[in-house]
Amino acid sequence: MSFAACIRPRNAAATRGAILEAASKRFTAESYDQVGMRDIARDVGVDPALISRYFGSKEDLFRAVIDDCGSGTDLMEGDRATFGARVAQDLVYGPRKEGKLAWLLIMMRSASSPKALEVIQAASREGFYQPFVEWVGGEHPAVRVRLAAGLMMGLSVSRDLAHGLELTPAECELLRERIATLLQGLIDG
Amino acid sequence: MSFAACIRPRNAAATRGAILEAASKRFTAESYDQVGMRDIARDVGVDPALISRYFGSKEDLFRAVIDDCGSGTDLMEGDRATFGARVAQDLVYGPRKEGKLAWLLIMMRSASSPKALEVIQAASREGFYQPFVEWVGGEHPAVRVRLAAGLMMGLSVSRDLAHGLELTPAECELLRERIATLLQGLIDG
DNA sequence: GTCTCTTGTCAACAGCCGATGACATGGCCA
DNA sequence: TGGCCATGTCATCGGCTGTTGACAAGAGAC
Repeated sequence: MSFAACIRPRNAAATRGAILEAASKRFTAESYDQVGMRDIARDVGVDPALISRYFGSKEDLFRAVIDDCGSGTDLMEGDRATFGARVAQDLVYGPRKEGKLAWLLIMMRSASSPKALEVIQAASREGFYQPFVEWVGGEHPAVRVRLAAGLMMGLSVSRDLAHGLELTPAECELLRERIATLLQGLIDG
Repeated sequence: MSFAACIRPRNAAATRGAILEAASKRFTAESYDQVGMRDIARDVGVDPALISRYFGSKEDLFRAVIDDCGSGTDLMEGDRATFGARVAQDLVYGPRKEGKLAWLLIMMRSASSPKALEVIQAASREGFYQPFVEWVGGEHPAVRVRLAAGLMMGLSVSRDLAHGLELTPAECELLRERIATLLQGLIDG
């Protein structure tokens, strides 16, 4: 987050990076509409006008964030046999705002904003669905990917909505296991 | 939608109802932030100020819509044995903006807006999760409900995001079947 | 030292939003 | 018919947003 207080050396590339990082965090935590240029600028400790200068419009900044912050293919790194377990762990216990699911979170959060949706549709198609479908393979991979993606995204919102109806530790563990089983089953066929 | 052109007789209850209906449609189609008082007013053919007069603030209007538009328990009406099949049908082929899933849609769409989230969390807790958990019953119903709710919501967004990567009719059918099986399995235990 | 280009700030604009209070108008009742 | 309250409209406010162009300040070249 690099506090606003600390004076930063004059370095275009570094500030640009800092802006990108701050924007990324904001966009994973809040929706496109909720995030304001002034918010991001305050996080970085910089004037809002500078963001416009570097990235153009807000929509361009959003696009840059999506292009930059890894990609949906992060999920497919690692042992294929433990895919379900890994993702389930993140979905139940993982930090909401970082990790492998961050990319998916950004997609979801801002899917309700028309301007962001265009960017998101293109990015999710090329950077997630298509490679995921290839990676999954087998019979009717498109269907299984839709199910898996739906499950992952839905459990994220569901977790937000169910705030106040927390599960017991034992139930969390059970939830983790069932998610793992479901996802792994979908991946395997 | 009752066109703006048609003059409406002066009837407080009717106009209030029309506003509620128009607001409901807007909120199922767009997020809390996206929907403007002026949009709703234009739909009804009425001055924006009237909405404020009748419902107070925008947040109050949103609350009224949620209270009014049926409830999440609509899903549980009908034969329990066909729950999965019914919901799957709606999720794959159903109209996005009405039907039993409308309530769930409103929840999701606006979950990203802080003001709306408070309303939603309370409503979803009392009007959906708790009755759903009771209705499901069996072992660890809370866990199974979380999974089912997550799946239903996720498949909705997933459908939006995957725009441009449409499934073939055969794949749609397969998707419907698998959703039905998954959901029914979660309900039954 | 001074000149100059880059990096960053400041003030302001136009546009939208939700909300408010004063005003017009239609319909009911006497 | 006349009066009056409920119903609906209008103009406007304050606040927020993204974006722009003019200006200040630091850093390196000569």
